[in-house]
Amino acid sequence: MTEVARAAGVSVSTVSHVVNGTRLVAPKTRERVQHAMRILGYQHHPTARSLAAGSNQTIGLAITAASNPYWVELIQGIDGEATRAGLNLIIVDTRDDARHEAAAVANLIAHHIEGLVIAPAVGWRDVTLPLLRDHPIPYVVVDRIDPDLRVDQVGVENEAATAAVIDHLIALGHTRIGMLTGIRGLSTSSERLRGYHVAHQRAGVPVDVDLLVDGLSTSDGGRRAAWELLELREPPTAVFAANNNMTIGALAAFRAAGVKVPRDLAVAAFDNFAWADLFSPGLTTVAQPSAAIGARAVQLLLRRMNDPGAPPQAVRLPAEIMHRESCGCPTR
Amino acid sequence: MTEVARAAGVSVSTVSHVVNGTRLVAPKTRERVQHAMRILGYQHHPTARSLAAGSNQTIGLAITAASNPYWVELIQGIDGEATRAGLNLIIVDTRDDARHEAAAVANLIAHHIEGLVIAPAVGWRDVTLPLLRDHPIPYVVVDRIDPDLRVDQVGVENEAATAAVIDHLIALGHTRIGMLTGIRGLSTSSERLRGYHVAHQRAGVPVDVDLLVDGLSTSDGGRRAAWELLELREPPTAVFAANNNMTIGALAAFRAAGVKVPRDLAVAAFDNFAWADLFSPGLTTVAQPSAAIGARAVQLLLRRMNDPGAPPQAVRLPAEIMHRESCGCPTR
DNA sequence: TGGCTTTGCGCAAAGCCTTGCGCAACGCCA
DNA sequence: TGGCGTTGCGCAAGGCTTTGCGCAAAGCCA
Repeated sequence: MTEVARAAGVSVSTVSHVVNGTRLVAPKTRERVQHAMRILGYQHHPTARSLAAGSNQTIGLAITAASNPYWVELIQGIDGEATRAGLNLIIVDTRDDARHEAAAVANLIAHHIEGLVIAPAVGWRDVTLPLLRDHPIPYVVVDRIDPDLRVDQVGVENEAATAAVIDHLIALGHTRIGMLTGIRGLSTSSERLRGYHVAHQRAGVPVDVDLLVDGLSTSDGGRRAAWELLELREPPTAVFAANNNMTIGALAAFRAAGVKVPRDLAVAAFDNFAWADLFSPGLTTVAQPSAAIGARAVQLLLRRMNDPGAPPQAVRLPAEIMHRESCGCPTR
Repeated sequence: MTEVARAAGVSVSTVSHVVNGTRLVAPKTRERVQHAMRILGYQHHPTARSLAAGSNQTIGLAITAASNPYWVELIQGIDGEATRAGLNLIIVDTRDDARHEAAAVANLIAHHIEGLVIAPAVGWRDVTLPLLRDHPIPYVVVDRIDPDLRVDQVGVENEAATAAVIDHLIALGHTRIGMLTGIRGLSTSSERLRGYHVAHQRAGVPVDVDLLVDGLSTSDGGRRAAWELLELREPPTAVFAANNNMTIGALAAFRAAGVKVPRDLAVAAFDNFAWADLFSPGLTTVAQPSAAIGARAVQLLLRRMNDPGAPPQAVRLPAEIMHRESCGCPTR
């Protein structure tokens, strides 16, 4: 930088201002500086800038690196929006475990990130949240949002979307609808469960709690839970799986049991995925606007970074129902 | 740090050495320093360290952020190994496009990364490779490896794995085996194609080039290519899809055409995925050791960073064939 | 005890940029 | 032409560590 300044006949500070556009520089001078930079092949040094500016233009993302299209799209949304805002993004894997999550977040904090987007793991309130309280760093919660918490958060309309799907199943004549609920402690799980109840209530259909089985949000849990449903004295005529993984497990169970979908059993599920179209029959799913959720999270984070005192905002984005054949409708 | 030094009655440099373990410090002194750090709540500042050390302990990864389990596992492998080595990882999305890739890599270079892992896009030799030549930064290529290039690279045994699957199909009596080849210009594509030829050759089965159709490595391309095969005057009795996406497209096409797998047509594919088990029938696939590939790549990178003059090494990891029903075998 | 190797630590430069403060030149108006 | 507001730029401090070099104390052997 010094060399550039010398070559352009200006001071280092002027070069800095040209590089960053941080204050008016006479066009002629600016041109001289830029020319000098080109000639000398000047390379900006972000690390030094970070140190000098006391800011590294970096935000962190704490998320589970699961092989799930939903997460990938979410990450893409966050990354895209961060890039647009001129922010770098560092991603850490929480392994969907609160203790790992806390360690990962501590790591991010040590790197002096200026903001954090977090998709919390079960139990985060006890380990990670305190960490965030100690270090006054702006953050926003995505996906597993928690209405009780007065923080910025972005998620999907779990309740409404689930209720809409259940409505549909009820409209098709089902009165015994099984549900594979997600792991307890996740707000997404309880909200989707609530949607189930809401739909039943407004249709005047009583809920048989035997039809609600915990699939632990995993593929294996889904498989087991599906078997439980099939072995009920009075099995359901339709099943709703509250996430991706459980859907996979459940479908495997149905297939193993020789249960034909949708002839013997109607099926619908939360979380859309590319393969949903390919199963026989095509799977009726709830598609989350993952990328939009991610983008919105970054926007909220920016707002908070600029205005730490702003009132917390909880955003819900609508989901889209991908209507295919597994619910028993003649055609999509 | 100055304060800590004062409190402990040592110099700043000693504090630094205690923090980093970069040279012997008498146990008594070390204890004093650590105590002072605790009392004062000293927080290390990685950015300042990067500046001072002229190194930021960061490596970059340029990869397409596609929603594909293979990539996710690869990233996990790289990230895990990097963490183990005490390196930070910055990921950029190439969007699988050479020009974006070049920009992304330039960005990484601007961030003064010390090493790069790259899963190159088609056409990278013309735009990204020159960039890498200009800036003498250690790098290793993963996945799309290029035997002509004298650089460190890690990939799977595409040829052998493909040949093994084709062997199997031939052993089952198929002599007209269609193949959905990947996009031209990708080494993975040509290697898998070569595997196809090798298997035919050693079995003495002639190859009908009409059976080789370009699926462009995409889902849509796979769909179209599959249709082409079905519409052949003399259609194949078995089909091998050279990647994940094309498999999805092809299966959709077969289903739309009313072709039953494996009754009417045997199917096998490169790239394993969680859902492979759930299709009716289960899909016979080639599973890549993605995580291992990623880990190995980081190891090669470390070696090169430590010893820039070392001879380039090309590593091939074996694939595993996941034998399911779609190939027409009675049972797995 | 004298000379030599370890061991332990401090000094100060270096790394690269940002930014508050202040000064000078310039233009405009009365 | 004097006074005042802009515009344009430089000075120098500041941010936090790392590390080469050199010095002193301690340990060891003859």
